[in-house]
Amino acid sequence: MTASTHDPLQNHLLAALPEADFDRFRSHLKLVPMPLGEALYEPGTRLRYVYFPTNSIVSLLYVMADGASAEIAVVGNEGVIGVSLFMGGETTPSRAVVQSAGHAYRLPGQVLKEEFTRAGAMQHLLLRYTQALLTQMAQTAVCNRHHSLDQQLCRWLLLSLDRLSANELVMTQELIANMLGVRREGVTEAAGNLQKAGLIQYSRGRITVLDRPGLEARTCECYGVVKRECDRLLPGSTAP
Amino acid sequence: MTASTHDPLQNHLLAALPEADFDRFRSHLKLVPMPLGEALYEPGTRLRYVYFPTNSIVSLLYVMADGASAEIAVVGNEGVIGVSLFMGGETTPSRAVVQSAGHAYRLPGQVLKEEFTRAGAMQHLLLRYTQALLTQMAQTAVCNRHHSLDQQLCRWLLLSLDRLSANELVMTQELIANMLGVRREGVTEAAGNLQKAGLIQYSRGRITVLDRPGLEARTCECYGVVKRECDRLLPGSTAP
DNA sequence: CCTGTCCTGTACGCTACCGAACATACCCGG
DNA sequence: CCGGGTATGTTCGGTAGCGTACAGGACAGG
Repeated sequence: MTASTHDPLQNHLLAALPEADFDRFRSHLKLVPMPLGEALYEPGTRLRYVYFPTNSIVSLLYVMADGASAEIAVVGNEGVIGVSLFMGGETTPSRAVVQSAGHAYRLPGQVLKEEFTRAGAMQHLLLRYTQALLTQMAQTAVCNRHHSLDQQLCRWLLLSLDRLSANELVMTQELIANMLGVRREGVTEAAGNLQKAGLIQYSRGRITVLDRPGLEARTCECYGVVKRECDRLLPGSTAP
Repeated sequence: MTASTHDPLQNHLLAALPEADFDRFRSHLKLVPMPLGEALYEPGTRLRYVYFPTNSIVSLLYVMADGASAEIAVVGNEGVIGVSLFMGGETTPSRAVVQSAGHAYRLPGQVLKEEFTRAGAMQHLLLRYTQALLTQMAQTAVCNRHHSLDQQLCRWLLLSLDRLSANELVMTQELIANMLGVRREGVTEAAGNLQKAGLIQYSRGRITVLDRPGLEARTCECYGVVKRECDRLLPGSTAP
């Protein structure tokens, strides 16, 4: 846990790049802190940078007119925030919010686009990552439709933990409720169930996972689908 | 309505291509019928062709282990089926099923990939379309979470109608229920509500829209978000 | 030590949707 | 005209999650 040393290669996408490709833009990479709750972009705004998280997690979520919200996907060190930049749309209707504080390396959008248009390893990686993102969104839709809050909470915890390589999350129930698009009380109850079952331990914004296999057994198939697609499509699996 | 004449340019993506680009592969395009219920691909299978619908509609849906299903996105003449081919993953965990019979032009995957790697207009269009697909999936997730069945049915009808440029759908309630991932009885009730309100007329697998503005007023914001993104990202708006 | 604030737990009535069973209505072919 | 299949409508009890309200516990600052 010597977490104070930072390296762009902690991001799996960057780590998977051949050195020659990476060297072309490494000087443009800048380490930035990712404080909890910071919005990396708002709906409809043009992106200036893309972000490669190392030890932070970012939620893509949609906020409705009445203020209610729902998470669409979660991005950690396996991916990048700002897909719409190289996809050509420049903006999206969603928000990107830091869900777990940490750091990321950011790159000016223009530099990324130039690298993308070389049609080399970077393009290849980014497109594969985008497909993994597609799968994650699709599975979120399915899960929202069919599965119980208990199961969804398990899925959400597992996805987040995979992206932190840790067994602890700093995360209030209120925040989780916002992400999942449910009431805070619902999360209290679901988390209570998991705690009673001895799978997690909760204490004032600090969740510790006690029994990961137990969580995996309790979650719905959605987690597995997303996980397998990530492992298949992306280099450097998100978990050991 | 002289619908018996077919032309690849009825697909908006193909129509938006500069002639020079289109000519390179037009000889590989083949008109194929799209019968109701046909599966264009199954989860995990390698795609041999991509499909450019003209007057048909295809649903991307995920089928769970217990047989329950949920629609993830819908594709018509504004897009293409087989995104994972050029994104690099080759397969997806979802299914593609013809939801409204008609025709499509299919293209061998290899030909599409070659055209894609030229990094010309085709690549540009396909990537923008994929971003529109991302938005649609994201919004499906949001809608599944927050909105009533009535609203979701409105959204679904409008999205389908936009892709047919018609005011009539051949579609049983049972099928709609499968797409939306709800009970058939739920659709009966929701459709009954819309009929009582004078917005649609239902008769044995045939839905006629009587009051489109009324539907738009009744649906949730999700429809508008998807529609606007499609219009913004893609050439040849999906509706007049 | 006291107090205010933030986080978590509990309770209660309500609604939308589920699951299952059953009742009609329409269409087609014999 | 009759029968069978298919599509639609109705009913009823059950339940997950909502909205609202409130209570207790932890931590921080004075």
